[in-house]
Amino acid sequence: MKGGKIKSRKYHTIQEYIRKRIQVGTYPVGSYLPSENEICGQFSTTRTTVRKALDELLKEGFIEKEQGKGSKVVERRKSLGLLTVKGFSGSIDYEVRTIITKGPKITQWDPIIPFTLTEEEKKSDCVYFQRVRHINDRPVVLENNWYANDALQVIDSEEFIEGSFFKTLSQAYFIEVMGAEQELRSIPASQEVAKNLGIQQGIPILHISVRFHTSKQGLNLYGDLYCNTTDYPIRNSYFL
Amino acid sequence: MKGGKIKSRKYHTIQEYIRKRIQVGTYPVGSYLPSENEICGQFSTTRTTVRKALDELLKEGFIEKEQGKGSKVVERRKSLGLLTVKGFSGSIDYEVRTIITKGPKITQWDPIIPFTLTEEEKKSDCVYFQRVRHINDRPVVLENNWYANDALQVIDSEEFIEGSFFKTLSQAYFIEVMGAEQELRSIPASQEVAKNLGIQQGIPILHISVRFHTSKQGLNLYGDLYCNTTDYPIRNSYFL
DNA sequence: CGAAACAACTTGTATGCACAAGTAATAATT
DNA sequence: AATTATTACTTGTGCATACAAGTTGTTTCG
Repeated sequence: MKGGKIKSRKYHTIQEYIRKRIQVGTYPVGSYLPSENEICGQFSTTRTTVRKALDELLKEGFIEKEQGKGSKVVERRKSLGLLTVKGFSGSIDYEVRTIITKGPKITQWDPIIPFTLTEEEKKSDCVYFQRVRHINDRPVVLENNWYANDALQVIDSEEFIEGSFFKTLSQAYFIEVMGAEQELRSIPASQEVAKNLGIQQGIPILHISVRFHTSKQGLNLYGDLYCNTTDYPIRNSYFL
Repeated sequence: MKGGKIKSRKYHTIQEYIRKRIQVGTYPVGSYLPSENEICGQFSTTRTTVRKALDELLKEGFIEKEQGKGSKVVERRKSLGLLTVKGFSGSIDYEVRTIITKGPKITQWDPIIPFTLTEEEKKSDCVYFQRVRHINDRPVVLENNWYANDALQVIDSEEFIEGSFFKTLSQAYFIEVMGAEQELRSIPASQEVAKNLGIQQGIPILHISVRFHTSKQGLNLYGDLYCNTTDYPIRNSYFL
């Protein structure tokens, strides 16, 4: 073994230990982590090191800190600058239902992807699936997804936790999204898009091409989304 | 004086000191800050405190750290998840020219803003200006901007540094963008938008409503953008 | 001359300690 | 009973120190 020398950074092992326990639900969202001093005891270290580990988890959006109280586990999606659909009037309840229309299967890379694939990805087969997201039982987003089969096995659609691919990656494979690049375009709905979203051909559609970078070496997730923003605009927010 | 008790946090004063020197160009983009030990000497403190200050600047996107070399000043825009126009083929050079079409002036708040104004903003007058961004001498983005006059004076268009409003805020007023909320829609071009962007009415246009939060208390910047993404898609990326 | 070793810097990780400041439940006082 | 003070926790800030690890230029050696 030559490559892959792992520096033993104490704060990093603590960080990974806590991260996994958050992912599997040992520390559920809303709960508080053990106090810094308790963690010190468990790992025979000092608060400086523990605080460094917690700082990293803070930066990654897993926890929030409250002086005098503790470190609280938070819903991570909110801390990412991800695009999300927004309810019609902003306050009414609405239910998002995701239907997998083309099951995960091995295909060729689609040339519609506007990002340059890595050499490893080009050489690999590609896993593809398509989903339609419904809000209040009306189709709103048509989403195509690809990833290199060399980097991750085919995950069966029945395996999806709560129908969510990202949730499955996190909880079952410990893979997290660490960043993304996106390209946004406004285009007229093609025949296929119009059919899937139940709208007229030519209606303005928000086209999003996205590449997600993950915590797993070599694994990028590619997305090609078509959003009908007539009733449900796309939201995005970020904060330092 | 009652309100506004400022806790004396040593790392915070160091952080602000360095931030200002970056903003005014004493530490230009690409240069290296003084070493941690030098800063320790200047402020009669320890590396722990200096590193905390640098950590904050790192989180805010002002610097990058390179082990063995130093802390480098970087172009901050890149670290923010801001939307930017992308060149046609991705690699060709293109020049963005911004023309102010309606000079900064005091008006009423425009009801098109889809965010809830604060009470202070509602009570205040509103500064408005409109710009058109050209790429390779063709109009691509029509942009309306508003902010509360109570929070910031009217800045004359001649005062804009390199034609950029945000650059002016940073370098002349030390105000930085700390976050944003955005709403994206795909809409057909209205008559006014079509006229300003030199396109046919009805062509799909990317409509972006944005609220920027700033480092200045009470100051939000509101934007209403219409982008012709036919030749120049909008880019956005974020990383943890 | 070229390569290896070294020295002098930089940032990264870690220990150990002390006290400030915020929170929450309990005890003491009014 | 209601208010106040205390106490025991939590995280936040800061000092002093040590060594690891990465970078760069210089010196030494073959």
